[in-house]
Amino acid sequence: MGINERKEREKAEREQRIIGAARMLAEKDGWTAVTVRRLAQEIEYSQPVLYAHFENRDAIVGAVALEGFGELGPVLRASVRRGASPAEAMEDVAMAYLEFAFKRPALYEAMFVLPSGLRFAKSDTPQSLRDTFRAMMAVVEPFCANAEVATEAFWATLHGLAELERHGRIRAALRKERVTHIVDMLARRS
Amino acid sequence: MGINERKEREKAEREQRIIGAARMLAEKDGWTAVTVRRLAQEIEYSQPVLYAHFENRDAIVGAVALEGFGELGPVLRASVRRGASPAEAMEDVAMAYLEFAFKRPALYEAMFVLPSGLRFAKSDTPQSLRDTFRAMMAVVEPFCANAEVATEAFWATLHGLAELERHGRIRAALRKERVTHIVDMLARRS
DNA sequence: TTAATAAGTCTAGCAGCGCTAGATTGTCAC
DNA sequence: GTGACAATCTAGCGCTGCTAGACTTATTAA
Repeated sequence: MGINERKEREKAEREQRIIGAARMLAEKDGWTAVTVRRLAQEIEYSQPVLYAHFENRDAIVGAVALEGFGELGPVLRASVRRGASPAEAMEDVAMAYLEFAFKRPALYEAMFVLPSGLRFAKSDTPQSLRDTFRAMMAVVEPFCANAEVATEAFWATLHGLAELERHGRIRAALRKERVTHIVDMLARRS
Repeated sequence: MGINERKEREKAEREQRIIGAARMLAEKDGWTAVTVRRLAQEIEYSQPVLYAHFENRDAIVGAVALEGFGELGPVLRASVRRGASPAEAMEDVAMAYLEFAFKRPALYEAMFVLPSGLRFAKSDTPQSLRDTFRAMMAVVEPFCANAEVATEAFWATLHGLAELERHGRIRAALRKERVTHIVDMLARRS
């Protein structure tokens, strides 16, 4: 009975269209512009249909966030130049992380700032987020005994840099200098 | 003519009551619970009165944020133990910053996360925020050549730790360990 | 003292939001 | 064809930020 399969396929496609529309609208006009009404209009269905796919608006944000996690890990891994020293690798990852945050601010916001209904540091943490964490850990490990704690701290630093710069609290022009400073601090042998 | 002065005094008092109500409501039920209607009810005036004090809701958030900046600087300065070494001083400030963020999450959110209409790193940066920045710079300076960049990075790290922990992205139980790790990194002589 | 003006405040309402109950339409097995 | 079920829509609730225009009170001028 291929009919049900077709229906499921169509449903999955529609769900993807919702997520795509949310992401597009968010990047274009910010997350406040992403309303259920507008998404419904975008996919050419009535409003209640969206609630057959997602429990509420937050769940839509969460779905976009999940997409983001799927992209960030590979971006970080690919950012390390061939033959880079451990310190250079760390700098590459740091800069790639920040570039990701600023090239896709709405995506980044969904992943790390907005309520998205996603759970972390628990057993149900998405695999893609684990991968992202591991990508960061890989460049921290060579310099730190307790790699998990050090990675959490490294990640926090990057997130803080992204957020403070995004809100205009620190000067965007000095991004590279700050990263260099941080890598200098972390990567020098004690 | 003391009448106008009395009126100005009353207006200032009412403004303070609005800010106080906003802060109280935010700490109790989160910022989404802080609606103009509820604030109006709280100060026992009708809704439009609030718009004689603040341009819009964001401006109210901004006023609360400004209060927060007035408190954070002194908190950081007071946190350094007597006779603390430079490294210990840095750790004191870091822990005090995080405790501030977690004891007054709504206040912290107003200061650093929510749109508040405040401008930073510009000529019109509030004096209290400058003071806060200087309090952080004071403990970073002993270890870094370029104190401004280093302080921005230090601040970003603290902010990132606060935010990731607040959102459950990193384990709250390891807060102290992360801070110790960071101070170890920054405070060792190169 | 009274009339005109100004300041202060309120009522009522707009357009938009997230979300949902209940009606309606379309699709299928029999 | 018909009844059952799923898919979808219309219409609406209670909330939001914000504001126009009415009204009431205070201040000034004649």
